Amino acid sequence: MHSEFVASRSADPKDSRDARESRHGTPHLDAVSLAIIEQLQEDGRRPYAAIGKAVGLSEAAVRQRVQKLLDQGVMQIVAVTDPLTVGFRRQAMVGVNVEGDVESVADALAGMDECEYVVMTAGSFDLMVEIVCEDDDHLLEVINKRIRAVPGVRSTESFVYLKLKKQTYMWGTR
Amino acid sequence: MHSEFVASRSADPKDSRDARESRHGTPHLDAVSLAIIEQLQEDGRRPYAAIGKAVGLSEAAVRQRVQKLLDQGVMQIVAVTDPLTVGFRRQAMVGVNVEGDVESVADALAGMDECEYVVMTAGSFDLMVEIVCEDDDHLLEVINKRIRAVPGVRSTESFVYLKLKKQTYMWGTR
DNA sequence: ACGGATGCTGCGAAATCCGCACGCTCCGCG
DNA sequence: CGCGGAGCGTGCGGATTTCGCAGCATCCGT
Repeated sequence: MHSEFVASRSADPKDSRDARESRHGTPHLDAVSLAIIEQLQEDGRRPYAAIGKAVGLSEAAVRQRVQKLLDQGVMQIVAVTDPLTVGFRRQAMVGVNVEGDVESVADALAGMDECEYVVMTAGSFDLMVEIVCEDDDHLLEVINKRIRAVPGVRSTESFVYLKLKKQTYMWGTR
Repeated sequence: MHSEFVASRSADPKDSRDARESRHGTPHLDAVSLAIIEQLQEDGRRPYAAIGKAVGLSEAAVRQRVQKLLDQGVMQIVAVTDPLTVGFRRQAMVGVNVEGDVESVADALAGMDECEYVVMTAGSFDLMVEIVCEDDDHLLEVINKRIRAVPGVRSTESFVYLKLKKQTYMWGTR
C-alpha cells in the first residue's frame, strides 16, 4: 500500500494549478528539483543540509521540496535489495497476450504479490510482467496456475532469469 | 558508479567466514536483518531508533546492521522516480538474440547509459534489456544504431511501453 | 491595490546520528 | 582448560540533523 506510485497521478482535486503541468497532469520539475533527485539517487539518506549546499538552497527549502516530491508521488525513497540475497531464487519476465480488455488483465496481474512489475506494451506481447518467486515450484504455480487463470489471458511466454547484469535507478543523472 | 550492485558479490577476500554464506557467496540474512530491510522498504529515511523499536534492537545495533548491508551490497537506499516525470518519455523492453558469447554482449549493453536493466534469460531471447529514452528519435537511435551495432547481436525485438501499471520494491515483505 | 497562494530563509528546540568504550558469547588453538 | 580474537549488542555523551514556525518576498487573479 505504498510504492505503486505509477498511474495514480493527480488524484487530488486541489493540486490544480500547482506547478504548471505538462499535458497529462504530470507535474513539471525545474532544474533544482532534478538536482535534488540526483542527490537522493546517489544516497537516499543524505542530509538536507548537504543537499542544500550542493544545489544552492537552504536546508528548510530542500526539506519542503523533498516532502512535496514524495507527496506528489514523483519519487520514493526506499531500500532496494538484490532478490537473490533475500531468498527469492527464481525470477522471470513473462510476455502475455490478451483477448478483450488489456487494462483489466493488467490490473488483475498487478494485484498479485509475485508480480513486481507490470507494463502494457506495443509489439508481439500486450503485457510484460516481471515475476519474483522463491523457487521453481512457486514460479510454476504463478505462471501456469495463476496468470493463465486470469480471464482474458490468451497465452504467455516465459523468460527465466539466468543472471541479472545491471539494475540502475539513475534516471535524470545523465 | 554506484547502484550496479548486482553480480559483484564477494569481491573482497576478507569476507571469508563472514556470516555463513549459502552456496554462491551470497551472505546469509537472518530474520532481524530481513525485518530491518522491510522497514526501510516502506520508508528509506526511517530513523534507526524507530526501526530498532520495530525489530527489537537498539538504535546503534540497527545502525551497524544497516551499514553492513549497505557495504555488502545487499541493499541500497535510493530515490526512485517515475521516468515520465523526470523527462524520459519513451521506454521499451528489448529482447535480444546473440551469437557467440552472451555475457560479453550483456556487458556491452550494460555499459550504455540508456540501458537501465540488463538480464540474461532462458527462452526465445538470450537477453532482455530495458531502455529509457527521452523521445522517439532517441529510442530509435539506441535500438537500431547502438544495440544492433554490438558485435554478437543477431537480432532484436522491441516492446515499446504504453503504460506502466505497477512497480514495486517490496521483496521480502510478503 | 489588495488578498491569497507559493516558496525561501533563519532560528531555536527536539530528535537523530555517530563514534566509542564496554560487555557478552562463540570458537580456534596452544 | 584458559587465553585471545572476532562478531555482535548496549549505553552514553556530543555533534549534527530534523522539524515546526514566524517572517518576508514574489507572483498572480480580481
